[in-house]
Amino acid sequence: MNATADRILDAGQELIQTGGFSAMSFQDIASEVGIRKPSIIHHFPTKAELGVAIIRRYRDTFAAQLQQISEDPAKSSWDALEFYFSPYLFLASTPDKVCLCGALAGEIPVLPEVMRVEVKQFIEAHQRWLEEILREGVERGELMLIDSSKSLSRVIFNSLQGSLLVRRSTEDVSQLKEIINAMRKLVKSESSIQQIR
Amino acid sequence: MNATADRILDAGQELIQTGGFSAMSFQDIASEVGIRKPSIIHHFPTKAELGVAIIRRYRDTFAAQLQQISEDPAKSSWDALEFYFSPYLFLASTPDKVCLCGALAGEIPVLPEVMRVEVKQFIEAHQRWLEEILREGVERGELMLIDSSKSLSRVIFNSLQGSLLVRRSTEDVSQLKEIINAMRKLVKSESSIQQIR
DNA sequence: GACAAACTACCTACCGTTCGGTAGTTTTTA
DNA sequence: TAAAAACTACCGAACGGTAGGTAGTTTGTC
Repeated sequence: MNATADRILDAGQELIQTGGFSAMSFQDIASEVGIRKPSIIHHFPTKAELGVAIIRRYRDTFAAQLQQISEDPAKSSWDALEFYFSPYLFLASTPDKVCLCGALAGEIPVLPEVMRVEVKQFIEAHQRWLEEILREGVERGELMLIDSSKSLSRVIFNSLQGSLLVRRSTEDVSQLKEIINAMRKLVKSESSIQQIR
Repeated sequence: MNATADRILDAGQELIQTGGFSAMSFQDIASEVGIRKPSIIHHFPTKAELGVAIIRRYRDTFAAQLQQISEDPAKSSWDALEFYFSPYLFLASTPDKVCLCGALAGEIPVLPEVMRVEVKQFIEAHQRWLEEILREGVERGELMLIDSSKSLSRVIFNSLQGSLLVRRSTEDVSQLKEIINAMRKLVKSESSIQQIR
């Protein structure tokens, strides 16, 4: 729609993912986009409303991609899981950047109320979806879980968020990829289980 | 040593664990301790130095407790692991509060350089220690790992950090305890393995 | 009396936000 | 169809508030 508004959202999201919402300022965004501070307020009246807009755009984009995968009959539960990992694998190549939801979750107590609600809904949706992939995978006999789908979905989600957080503090750049490999081991496909037997 | 200095560190740590370093202010600490803002600066000249002092105290206390456990010949690797979990189990009863290292890791890019160094060293030490518990447990034949000690230590550490982060956004208050239970399943003691066989 | 600890008062820098205003485009209306 | 009205995008200047930090002074204690 509006090019400027989108560029503001882009710059804002980038800043949240690298430094957090508190550290993100209108001035930073203005410098990045190439406009003046009050012009941002013209598009997004308050910082809280800008934050909400960033979350909603992210969530809607993600939800649309999920929908596309789940509606494709050619895709297995394993494919869906790999798709779930893909954003994190992408983040693996951009050091010092975390998932948007993880960055915001870390600031929940100091976030404006409207944003808190938005973050909670997003994270809950994120967890529910992963649980559903696992549950359906077991039901179809495509996945072999080491634990219950609910428990394992929590472990995987938390591990991914945690590793994005922690890797910024370690020199070990491949840690995120290793974690994803470890997560794959916790969710074995039937074929690889048969190989082990 | 000094009562006031310790109370400043206490209040500061509490504020970092709930809202992060950026959101922690001298004014907040002063109000909490019951003194004026410049009095804090009398004890800790800059915010960065205060941050470093908080991290160092936390790390030293933790390291001392670790030492105590590892030197006790009566304690098994399983006991050591349970001790490793204990701070997280304690945090489970204090909602909206995360581990100090997790809170700071989330702000790495906007932290003063002196603090970044401190945080990195702390987290690396934390990971190394967990890996050592697991490695030694396998060596002694006390633990049965589902993956390599290095890989599994990363999964566990990241899961713990991640779940502290994420739980603030979910109504599910027992999630942290469930995660720790799931982690226990990934590290089975020999006796429980034999029960399964 | 010496020294640390706490104070009052103040500084600069930056925050989100508001205000008043300027172009240029679109819509309404006679 | 042409003038009037409204709207969009942006701007400079300034607001109240708060941040971290400084200078100088008083208070309490050995």
